[in-house]
Amino acid sequence: MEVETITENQKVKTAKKLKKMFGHMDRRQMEYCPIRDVMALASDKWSILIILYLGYYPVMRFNLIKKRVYGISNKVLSERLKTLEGDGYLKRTMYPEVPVRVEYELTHFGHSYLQKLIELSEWATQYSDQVIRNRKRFQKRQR
Amino acid sequence: MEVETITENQKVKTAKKLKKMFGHMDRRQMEYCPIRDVMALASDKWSILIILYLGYYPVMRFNLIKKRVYGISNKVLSERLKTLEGDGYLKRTMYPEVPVRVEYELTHFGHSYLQKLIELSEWATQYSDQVIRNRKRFQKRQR
DNA sequence: CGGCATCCGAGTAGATACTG
DNA sequence: CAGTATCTACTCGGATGCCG
Repeated sequence: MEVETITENQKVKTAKKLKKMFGHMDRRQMEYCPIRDVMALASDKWSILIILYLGYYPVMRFNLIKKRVYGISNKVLSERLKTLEGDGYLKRTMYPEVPVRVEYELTHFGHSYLQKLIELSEWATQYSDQVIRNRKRFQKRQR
Repeated sequence: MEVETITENQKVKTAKKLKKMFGHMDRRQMEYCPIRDVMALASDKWSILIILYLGYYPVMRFNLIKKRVYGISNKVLSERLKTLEGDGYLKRTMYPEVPVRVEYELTHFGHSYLQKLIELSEWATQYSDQVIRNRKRFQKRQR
């Protein structure tokens, strides 16, 4: 699979965007970088999977999420859910029944983020084979 | 700043894409997930910054990157550069002069990834204020 | 059921010193 | 200049047990 061609025109556009972003970053003198901050969350593999699954199954309960997001521990799941809720990506609804029922779903904001995440995931899915090949070849060369 | 409206149509498209992605994941039974793998790298804050800076300054040397990517240590920088090189995102060229000169630049593949990264960064920049507001509000409510 | 508190082990980051 | 080596410190994840 070949990487899609990137035109010089695109590179110029890219450079402009970067200039804009970095200009902003320089002005703040690195005290706070929104990209780092938001990406730090975005980047977390568990958070990503949680959001993706909530895009697939619109409403989910704690234990179902735990089942789907295979391998996550209670602790980490509840941490991530709390953070994601706090940052506005998802909504938590508790029904005071016995036993308690808690449902999670994406907010409007969360859906906006999901869009971006999917684009990135598609890229990742598309090129992951190539990355793995690159990696193996590199490892061989190292020896 | 308001979140752009997401139409129902978009949500349907999204669901389809997710179905496709998750179908693939289920088939592999979670033994290996390309999304996790590639995102794990993508997600790393240092790697992101390195790639973004290399999109801005096309060719950079070790110490210049270290200067730009503020706060990174020698160890971590060299680790990240090696991984990024190994996965095919960037090219390392060594000029055997005295003292040695080593230059890093994005590969074609790296540029392809940069595109996606920029889109995500733009999103992050655009909505980071809202995320921070959400977070603060949530923290207050917790107390 | 849906968590939280606690503990522990592993991995990772950072600082520093050193080298081809 | 471009890293490597080493050591320490700390965070993070996983497991377990408990509780409303």
